[in-house]
Formats: sequence, C-alpha cells, structure tokens
Amino acid sequence: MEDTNVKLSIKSFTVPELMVALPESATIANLKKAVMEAAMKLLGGSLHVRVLLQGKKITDESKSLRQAGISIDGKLDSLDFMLEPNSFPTSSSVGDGFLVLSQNNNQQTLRYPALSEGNEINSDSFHVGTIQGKPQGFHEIDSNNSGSEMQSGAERPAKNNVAGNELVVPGPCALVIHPNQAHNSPNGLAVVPFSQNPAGVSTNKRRMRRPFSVAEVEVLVQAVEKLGTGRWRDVKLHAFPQAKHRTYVDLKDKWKTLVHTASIAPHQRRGEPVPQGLLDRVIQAHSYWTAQQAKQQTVELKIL
DNA sequence: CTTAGGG
DNA sequence: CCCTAAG
Repeated sequence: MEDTNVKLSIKSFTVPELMVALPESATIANLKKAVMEAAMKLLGGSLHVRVLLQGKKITDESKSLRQAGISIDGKLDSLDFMLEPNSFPTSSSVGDGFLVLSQNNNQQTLRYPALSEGNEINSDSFHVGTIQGKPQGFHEIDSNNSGSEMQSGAERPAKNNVAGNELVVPGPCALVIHPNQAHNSPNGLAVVPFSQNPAGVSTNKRRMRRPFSVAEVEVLVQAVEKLGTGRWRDVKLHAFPQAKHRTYVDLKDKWKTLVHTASIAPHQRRGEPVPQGLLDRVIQAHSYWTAQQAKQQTVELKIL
C-alpha cells in the first residue's frame, strides 16, 4: 500500500483576535506593549487546534489523512487550521479530540465569546492559516487569511447586522481602542476581556470561506429553476433554510458565479468540478428567467 | 429588510 | 465575499 507523504506548509499564522484597551494618551510604544501582552496571554493559555477541510471540521481524529481526504490526489480545496481557546471541552474528557498546544492556565482570563451555531461550525474560531494541496505533492497556501487586521484600518463604519432569524454573523472580537477612561492598571494600559463591543466599536470580521459543494449547487439550481432569479430571499428559505451561513446575498452571488462558470472553458474553472449537467441547467434557468424578467418589464411599460 | 450590481 | 445604493 502506497503511503505517500502529504507535504504541507503553513505560510503564515494569523494572530487570533486580541482585545486591547488603552487611553488616547498612551504612546505607540505602549500600544505595542499592550498588543504584545495580549498576544502572550493568549499563547500562554491552552489552545486547541481544529482542522477543517473545505470548511467542515474534521472530528474523527482516528481517521488517516487519506481517509479524511487530505491526500496528494485529493485535490484539496482548502485545509484550514484554527486555534481555539481551551475553554469548553467539546465532549470527551482529556486528550480527547484536540491537540493541546499549551497547558498553562494563566491568571487573567481573556474571554472569547463562544457563540456556536448549532450543528454548524463555530464561526468565531480563530482562523490561523490555510493550506492547499496540489496534485503533485506541491502545496500552495491561501494567502488570503481572514484574520484580525492589526494594522491601520482597525475600524470601519458601523455595520448594520441583520438580527433576523438567520444571517447570524458573530465576529465578537477585534482589536479596538477604548477612547474612554484610562483603566487603572500598572501603567495605565489594560488588556481587558470584553464580551461585545462596549464602546460601540464595529466588529467587522470577514467570514470564513465556504466553497459551495456540488450538492449545494444542486439544491440552489433546483430552487432557482422553480423560483427565478429575482427572489433570493425565497430561494434561501426554500433551499437553505437551516444554513446560518449562505445568506440570500450569498446565493445570489453563487448564482452569478455559476452563470459565469458555465460560460468558461472547463480548464479555467476552479474548485470541485460542477457537473456539466448542472451547469447546463444553470444556463437554461438563467436564460429562461432572464427572458421572463424582460417580459415583466414589458408589462410594466404597458401599464404606464 | 430585500434587490440588484459593482467592488 | 463584501459594500451599498435603491426600493
């Protein structure tokens, strides 16, 4: 039995989101120190490494890489590693499902809101890096790490979070500066644990990439064939009522890419190949509903 | 909040 | 995926 080595390289680690608060009078040096302390505190605590393949977490640790689908020929679309606080043991006792990087229970507790999404993947785990496997044992890495930006734009205009029954976008942490009072701490700086955004600072975190599976595409196409391309709210409700991710805007965007995908040569397509049969249906439906929409507009003009 | 498109 | 002007 061949046992080829699956070589992987992690291009870079995105530091988990850190919370830092300090007075405006603090210096850049103070800022650096505060961030350093937050980082050290995080690393000092025990963390877990979670492995995700194409957005789905791999829970069965007894699986071999090959069985899990992490093989050279397994056209790995995206292998992700995330660091998670060792707050709540997922299920079993010790040494269970994860690799414990560090077993140090430091003093102050940096809290990371554990907002789970039922059966879905915890969207607020820390995305650390992405690795991609290539057919020939070559490996690239998704340079697009969606992690915390600790550079300049640490803040943006407040976003209106949809608070409906769905469309839940956690994003509890971000590096923010408390413009308010100077906490009483050794040097006026303080690494504080916060639950939300006390100062009303926008918590914007890019969502993790979740490539549509062929099965999902199938469902989407089915829905669009029935409902058309102008009622994404309904498409979402009919095709992905339970998927917390996959908002109607996502579905609309996916349809857009599908239409495009169907128009380009197969060799130019990326990701898991979508059956040509499905792409044909995409074109059919797209064509049909586009014409339908044109007719609608004609009617509207007649009325006017 | 939903549509509809550009970014 | 994100951002947003319009509706």
